[in-house]
Amino acid sequence: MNSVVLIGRLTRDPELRYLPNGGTAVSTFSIAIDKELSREKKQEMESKGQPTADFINIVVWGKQGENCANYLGKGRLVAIQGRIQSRSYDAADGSKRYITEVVADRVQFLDWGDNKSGNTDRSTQSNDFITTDGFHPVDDDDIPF
Amino acid sequence: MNSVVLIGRLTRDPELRYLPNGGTAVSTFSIAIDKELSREKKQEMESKGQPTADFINIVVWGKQGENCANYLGKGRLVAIQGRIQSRSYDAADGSKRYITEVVADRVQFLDWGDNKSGNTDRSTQSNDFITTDGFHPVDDDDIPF
Amino acid sequence: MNSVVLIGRLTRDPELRYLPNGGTAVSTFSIAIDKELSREKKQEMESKGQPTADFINIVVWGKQGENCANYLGKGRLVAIQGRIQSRSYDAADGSKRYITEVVADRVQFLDWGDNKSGNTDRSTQSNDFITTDGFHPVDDDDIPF
Amino acid sequence: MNSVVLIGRLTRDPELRYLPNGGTAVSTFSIAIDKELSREKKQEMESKGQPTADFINIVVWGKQGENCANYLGKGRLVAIQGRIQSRSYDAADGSKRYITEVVADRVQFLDWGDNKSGNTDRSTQSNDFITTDGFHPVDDDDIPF
DNA sequence: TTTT
DNA sequence: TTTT
Repeated sequence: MNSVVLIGRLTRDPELRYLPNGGTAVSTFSIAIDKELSREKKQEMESKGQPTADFINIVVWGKQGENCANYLGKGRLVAIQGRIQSRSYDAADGSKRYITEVVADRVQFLDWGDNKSGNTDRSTQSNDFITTDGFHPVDDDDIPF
Repeated sequence: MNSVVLIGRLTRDPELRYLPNGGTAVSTFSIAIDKELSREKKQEMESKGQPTADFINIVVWGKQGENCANYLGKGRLVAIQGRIQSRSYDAADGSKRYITEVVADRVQFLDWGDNKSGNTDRSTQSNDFITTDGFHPVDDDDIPF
Repeated sequence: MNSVVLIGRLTRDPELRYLPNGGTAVSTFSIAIDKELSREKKQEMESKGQPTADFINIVVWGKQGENCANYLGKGRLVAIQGRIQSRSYDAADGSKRYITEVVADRVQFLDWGDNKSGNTDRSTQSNDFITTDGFHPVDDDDIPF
Repeated sequence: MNSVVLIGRLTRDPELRYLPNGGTAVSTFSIAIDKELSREKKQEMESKGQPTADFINIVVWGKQGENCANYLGKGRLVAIQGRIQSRSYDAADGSKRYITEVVADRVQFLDWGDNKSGNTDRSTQSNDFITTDGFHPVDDDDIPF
């Protein structure tokens, strides 16, 4: 059992890459989720320059990843359903580095800002989601990020 | 919204520390969750020496953290409800390093192995859980891990 | 372990009631979540007059319930974190009837329509959430709905 | 977004049925999840004959449903990942009745009691789960329960 | 640095 | 109609 649901805003535009082999698409971005803080604690942390949000890296495979790259941009609000994944990679200095990220099974667009959506008119907004099977038996060595 | 549910096995005994200030307890450990892999993919990854599990770091504050340290041990199966958290710290070489971990609101013991539980008799097993408020407005500089 | 996350739209304005005893507030409403259906299946179900959404009853206790009643209205989009609860009551004909609903620990407002929010200006929108302890040891006989 | 994770014990053996059409399998059962109650509140409720658990109906489609029927029995502990679903049906007296239940995408067996598992030896226990795509575009009229 |  |  490994189930995650997050709602947050993109900290940057998604990056879209393709696997070397067949060319499966994979989109990556990061979302910010405000921590639950009392007003005072938040101000204190801000005054110390500490981040008051959690920043979580998201991976979206396949057609859905392409959709994210095409329709999402920095600042957009999304809901993500998926699972946590850990990976390791070899850093430039030869040491092993560990990464924890969320692989999305589903990405739901929750606002319709100007970023790549070009639609601010609520009357035409839909809450359509994008589904993925969430399983991609990909060789770690092929992962382009 | 930031909701996580995990079921996995402790990869080691929990570590228990106390904050310098008032002495709030905090327990940390890591759980392994088998990735969802086809039989073939799993064998392939094992033969390549690639991990077939996700390893996720868990943080449990307060009384519940103490309970984890007292009653859990390596190999035990637990269900965890909580939220994802990101943190940064300064590495020895002066660079900034980022960590993603799960702060547990609830830890449910799911088996009763020999590790620290001393109880293998299913007839006396209970599924009691341990609740925490999950919120600890702690100064990052005070975090002892 | 009993964890639920939902995103959907209110099917009606919330109802606000107070417990007889001390007067704890409790707000109830229902949200609609579109089922995941293929275009064809959806059309088929619509043509048959079958509902293409799941309708889920929500219960929000305390201050948060009052906030829902004050700021939410029919059609508004919300994210809800909570747990499933079952209850029984005696129907008018004397038979026992069973209800399954979601008790919200957290309600996050996700759009800012005209319904009771009076604010359509995205620039001033916030994603503030409302937290509750989610636990209200209330006598079933006192539940006013 | 409609995400549910539950851990509880079967209140009875699963029932297995088959759709009239192609014969898709569907297993149904109910699980009990202890409510989070203080010791006192729990005793009070028990003395009043009020249930101290939530009882939630579970639906499992396809091969996984068959596995549940074959390997699970009353009292067994399971983790369930899925989504909430609402349905209506016409009661015997002609009135419309509403049902809320959980459709499982995944069922994880968490203990190995005697009920149909015939294995109490922890050393041979596995935590293998059962996956389903969770989507079955089935006509409501065909649902055999 | 990983569990069964 | 409910489990440990």
